[in-house]
Amino acid sequence: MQIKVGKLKVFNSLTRQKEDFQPLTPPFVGMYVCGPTVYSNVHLGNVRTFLSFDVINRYLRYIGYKVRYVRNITDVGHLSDTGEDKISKKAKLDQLEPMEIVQMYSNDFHHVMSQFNTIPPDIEPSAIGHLMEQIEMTRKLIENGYAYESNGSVYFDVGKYNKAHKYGILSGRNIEDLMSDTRDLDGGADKRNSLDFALWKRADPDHIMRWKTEWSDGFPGWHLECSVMSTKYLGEAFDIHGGGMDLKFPHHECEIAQNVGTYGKSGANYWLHTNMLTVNGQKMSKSLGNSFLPHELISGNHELLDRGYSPMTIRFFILQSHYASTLDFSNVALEAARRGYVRLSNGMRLIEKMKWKEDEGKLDERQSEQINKFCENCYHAMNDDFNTALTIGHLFNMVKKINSLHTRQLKFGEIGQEAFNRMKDTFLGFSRDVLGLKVEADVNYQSLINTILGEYKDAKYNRDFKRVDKLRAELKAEGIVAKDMKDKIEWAFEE
RNA sequence: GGCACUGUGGCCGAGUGGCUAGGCAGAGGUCUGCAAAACCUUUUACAGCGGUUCGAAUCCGCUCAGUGCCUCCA
Repeated sequence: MQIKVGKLKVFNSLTRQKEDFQPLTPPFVGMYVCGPTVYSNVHLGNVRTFLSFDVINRYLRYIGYKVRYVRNITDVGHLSDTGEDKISKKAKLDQLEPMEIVQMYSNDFHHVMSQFNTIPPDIEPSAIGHLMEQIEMTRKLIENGYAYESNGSVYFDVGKYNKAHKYGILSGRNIEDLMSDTRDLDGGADKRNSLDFALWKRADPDHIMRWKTEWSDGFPGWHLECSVMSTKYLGEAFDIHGGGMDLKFPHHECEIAQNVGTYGKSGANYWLHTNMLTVNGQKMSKSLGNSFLPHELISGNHELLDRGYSPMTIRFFILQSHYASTLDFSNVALEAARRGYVRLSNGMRLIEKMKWKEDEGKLDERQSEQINKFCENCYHAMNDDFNTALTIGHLFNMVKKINSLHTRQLKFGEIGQEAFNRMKDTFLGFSRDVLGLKVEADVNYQSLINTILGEYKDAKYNRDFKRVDKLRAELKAEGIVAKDMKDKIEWAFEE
């Protein structure tokens, strides 16, 4: 019996429909995801997005695609509400070099993502590393008539662009409404229209990060970097562009406009957006002050949390919902996930070591068919716009079988060798390789060693030297030496 | 105001025209020196009202409740 792997469908934000996934040049897939602005620690909402795309990346590879996964680091150009560059602002505040800020929070970001067992992107370009390309694209946009210089800054002319193309296709916005709705916003004096956005900004005298161009000493606009870096590494047309829902407008909308304005192509064919994390029904965000930092959730060191949760528990919790749904954080939900994850990871631990062997069981077609169905369902679930929650449900069905085999309530013979091997491959493939879950050795070694040393001490006291020797040999095999002191037993790593 | 989205059993959370999601919690049972685990069985679900249909949690309309984006956010 052959498993049907089926066809992958993805929900495309651009068309608001589920579509068959057809890469431009199979087996290659180009995927660009908007990375973090490294002016502070990543919060859990960021983690959710990158975790979701990690699973998407993993699954595409699992079903045989050769993925080039590009995720940027924004280290310049992202403005805060005061119109200041976020990195510059933070650098001034902390009296550090902007690049120190960038390095510090990039390190934090990488550390956190590796704790959650995400695969690093294949290319992680930074905005500052692509200044020349950004300046070049700005020139091209001026050349093509979609941008204008004003007082040392360069703006994208949304009104003009909208006449030739359509601005707002991604977010479903009507530009006339937006235009008539204008009030004077920051920098409004330089812009022809409030919807116009900066490609290049003239820097104030006290602005630290600045570069020389024909327009002014300044810095690039935020939206530009993604257009530049995605097309540089994936081409003018590529497959997937991802990011958080809150980037849809204006960030991704502007990106499309820049790409069309420069190359006549909109960039990605499929736009995927992850939904927000909420706390008590409200969006988790830095500005609302209701966000946890990953290390706070892991340690439990936060007023809203009853206890800490391991990175894999958090990963599991996040994957139990679909990436396009909001997910609410609460102690009870986390606790339920913690227990559920223990169950799943016990299943992983068991089947990793389990081998099929002949026993008294007689082949039961219904059993093997059921198992085949579970395996097939994992593909169906992931093929349906990466439905990790449903996939996990199917994995739990397999956990039941694994546990039954383990306790001998189900015989190997009943399911047959073929179904067993398929279940083992599929279960581990999906839990470990696709969902990126792993068994966490959450064992306190110190207390384990103390327990053994207690046994050692008792055996010595009872003059059971055979047992003493055995325990000492076993510890030694693990690189630990027991040391008999006058008044106590100690241990050390073997030199 | 404009544009989207959501409302599922005690809780979380999939499903989107007929076929058991799953997890957590609860109840009963099997197993067991005790305990735990495991396995089996199980509990009032689809916000409300109307419509389409042989049949709707699933499609359509209205109402109610909530959320996001429209200004920086993953």
